[in-house]
Amino acid sequence: MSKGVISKDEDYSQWFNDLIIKSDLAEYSPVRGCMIIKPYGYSVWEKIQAVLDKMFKETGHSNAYFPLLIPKSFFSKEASHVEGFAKECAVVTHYRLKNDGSGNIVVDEDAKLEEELIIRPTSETIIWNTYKGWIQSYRDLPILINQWANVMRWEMRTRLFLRTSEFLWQEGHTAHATSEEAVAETEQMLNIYADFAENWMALPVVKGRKTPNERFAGALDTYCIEALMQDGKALQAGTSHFLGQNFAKAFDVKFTNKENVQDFVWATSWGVSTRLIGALIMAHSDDAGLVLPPKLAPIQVVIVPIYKHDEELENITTFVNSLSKELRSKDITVKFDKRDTHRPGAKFAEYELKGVPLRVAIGSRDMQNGTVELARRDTKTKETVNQEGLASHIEALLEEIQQNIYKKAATFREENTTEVDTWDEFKRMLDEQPGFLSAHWDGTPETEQKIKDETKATIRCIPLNNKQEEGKCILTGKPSTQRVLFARAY
RNA sequence: CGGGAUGUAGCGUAGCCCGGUAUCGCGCCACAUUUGGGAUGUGGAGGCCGCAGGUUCGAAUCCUGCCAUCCCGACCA
Repeated sequence: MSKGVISKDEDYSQWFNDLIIKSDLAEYSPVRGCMIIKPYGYSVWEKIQAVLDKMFKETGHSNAYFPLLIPKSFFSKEASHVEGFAKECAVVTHYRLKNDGSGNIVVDEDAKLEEELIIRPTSETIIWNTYKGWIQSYRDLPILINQWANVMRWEMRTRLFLRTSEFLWQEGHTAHATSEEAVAETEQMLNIYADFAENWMALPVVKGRKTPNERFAGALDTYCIEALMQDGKALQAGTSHFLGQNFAKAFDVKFTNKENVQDFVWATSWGVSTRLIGALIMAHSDDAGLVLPPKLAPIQVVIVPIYKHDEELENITTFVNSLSKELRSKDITVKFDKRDTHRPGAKFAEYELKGVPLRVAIGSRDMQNGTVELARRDTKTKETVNQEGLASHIEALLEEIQQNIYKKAATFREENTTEVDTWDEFKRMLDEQPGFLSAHWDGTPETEQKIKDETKATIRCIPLNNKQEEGKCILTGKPSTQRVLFARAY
């Protein structure tokens, strides 16, 4: 176990917190519920951003930016939307401070805003208010826009990366001429998220749809990707919403179609957040620290020299410089840590904590033998290999590590996904072996709520392309046509 | 918003019951010896004891009030 990090079997949530702090991803800030994302953590976010941004652009989307502040009146226009977000909005009421004469800075009551401004919890309202001015004809459609931004939701209880008051995300907002086109967009973005989760984050996910209870406020249909964490709890990793004509109606966004008939515009919105970093940690890491998938690791390979004299270091450095150059030409991010203020053992521990996928150690012994020592973070195994052909070997190894991390997570999910058919078994599994429970449900919100009240388990999703089969609801025994996925969730 | 806990050096803590300006460890700085898994020795620096009042000759310690954070619930990406 790493120093200062509690074992994840002992206290999972403490382990998660310790890991984030010790690995230098983030720290607490003076503001309740808001975290400081440190350079190492931010570089993971930048990696995520870069990949997703490319995927969005390849599917025809452009980036834009809308204001942080939204007039309060905008929120009252879409009824279920305001109901969903009203309880967690920060509000700006004044625009000036003043000195009260005894050295205290106070709000200047004379500087009260005519209309209060809401710090965006999401941007549908200001964007649809804007789209109204952009859309007159079917020729103006579709509008395919994404924004990288921060949002604020005044949550009762926060958790580093998983639920902070302020968080970073991207939110896509698209406008379409037909329902079919909007649904296709919703599904396309869900597939992009799933592709990203599985092939970049090495995180297997279930694609599905939310029940009406769990839908986004203002959506007709919410699609999601659900992942399973190592403690058996589920995490919603991304959502894609089909908003129908709700926002177009609320903001009066009409267009003239090819038949010269006025119609409301069809909408989607979709987003993923810095929560993905939380998912990355919870899905793969261990008691020694983070385990980052090579494709998202800010440092993919770290090289640690082991030497007694400057002369040896020079010798090693010459070799490392040419190796680094070769690795960089293969787009592999490499760090050569030749600090002489830390001993090798301390560096080994540090990079394990930070989840660097591959470590290369080179000492005089290696230089004599023409070898290096390679240590994998995912398996914690070491091997001595020849310097000849090293760059290609590393390249292949990184790919293998990526696959292995995915496979491990996939196996875990498989072993912790269970079909249950009785209420007793359902409750027993939640307590004894938490994970995804695939069970029949009678399709009513009342039953869903009752199950939640009694077990804290929610319907994570109705998986896409779900097998249709006859069955009886786990709680009420009423007939059901398909199984849905239950779990306790973050 | 309910329940629980905690605020003492950068971090983790002792002291508090029984008042006398603060303990230990890690980290930090200097020098030396070290360097294939978290080095060792010697010397050194660092504190408005969460904030504001009160009691007292004297408060980290006793009293009152406040503030903040964390954890567990309900709410949520």
